[in-house]
Amino acid sequence: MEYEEGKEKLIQAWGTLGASWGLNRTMAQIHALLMISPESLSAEEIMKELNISRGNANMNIRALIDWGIVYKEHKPGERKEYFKSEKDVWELAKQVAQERRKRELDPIIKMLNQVENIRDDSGQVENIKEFKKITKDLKKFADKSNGMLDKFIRADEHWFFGTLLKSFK
Amino acid sequence: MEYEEGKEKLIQAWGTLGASWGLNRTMAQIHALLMISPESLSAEEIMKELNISRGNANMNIRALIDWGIVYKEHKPGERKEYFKSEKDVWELAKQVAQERRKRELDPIIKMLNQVENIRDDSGQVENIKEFKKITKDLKKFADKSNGMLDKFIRADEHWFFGTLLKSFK
DNA sequence: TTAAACTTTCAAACATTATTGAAAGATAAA
DNA sequence: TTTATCTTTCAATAATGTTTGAAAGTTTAA
Repeated sequence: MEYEEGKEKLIQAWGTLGASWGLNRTMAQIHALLMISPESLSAEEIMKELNISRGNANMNIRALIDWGIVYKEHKPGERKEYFKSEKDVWELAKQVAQERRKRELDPIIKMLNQVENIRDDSGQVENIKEFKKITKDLKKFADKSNGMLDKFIRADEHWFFGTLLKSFK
Repeated sequence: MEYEEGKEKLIQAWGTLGASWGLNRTMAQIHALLMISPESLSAEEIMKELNISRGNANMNIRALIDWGIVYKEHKPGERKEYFKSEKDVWELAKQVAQERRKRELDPIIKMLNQVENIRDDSGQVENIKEFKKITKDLKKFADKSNGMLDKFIRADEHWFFGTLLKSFK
């Protein structure tokens, strides 16, 4: 396989993956492009490489910076902004985990807390019983997951994959 | 808070969550409804409860069954099909992890394998070097994640949350 | 200042995905 | 069989999400 073909494949696949991870296709493609690029790239270069418009490039680069997986860079004597990606896959994973926790897990936990004290006087005894049981279970699970994610985000790769992984039997 | 309000909140939040987990909104809402329902429900009841069409209900119920988190049930003497959800949150999590692995991780690993042997003769020495480095790192990470997910899917809750969680410091 | 180089915004156009509902397909009882 | 009941399909439509591109905004150098 030639470089160009491989590059194309990676960018496409990463785009698809991104879509199921809360980023959108273009966002993930820009990220893939920056990941495999040895030098940081300007908005102009990204637009050209991926055939996307200026606005699209700008918005998605900002979103990536927001997620904390792409950084702005200023080259000395240059007016333009350049962008580079976090290249450490472990850091990347932690960053994504953190962001998803904020966007997904936190709201669910908040909702479960709100919902836990429903009044049980509307005569729907069985429904309410089941509702309480399920929300309690979900809350327990969500809290545990939250705790684990917290540790994961603080963990370092060596310990995680070295020590922890081996403890799975 | 009243039961109806809590129910509404849970269904909405679950729908939103589902959207970022590879199920679609309606699919996740049906699932939420079945989860809190002490009795299994018919397609008719689901349609009415969530204000969705027959076709929509049918397709999404099938998809949930496909994911392995909703089951068909036949009541004796009844012609209609009834549906009930997996209610064990741990089982649910494992089932979802398994599906997502199949749909997301597997394709990426496949792509990374395809891409790992690019020819390095097109004169783009630096690009190719970086490409190989990144894809190698990604592959390593993907393989490790795959292994962990495998174990997770086979693990039981007590061991996982009891033993393992404590090993995080 | 002014002008050039760059970045950001956002309404309109486009693309994708989800939903509807009516018709066709099953299935079981009469 | 036939009929009634229930399920599935799918083309049309609606809803949602993404992209464009031109105009407005910002920054820097002269």
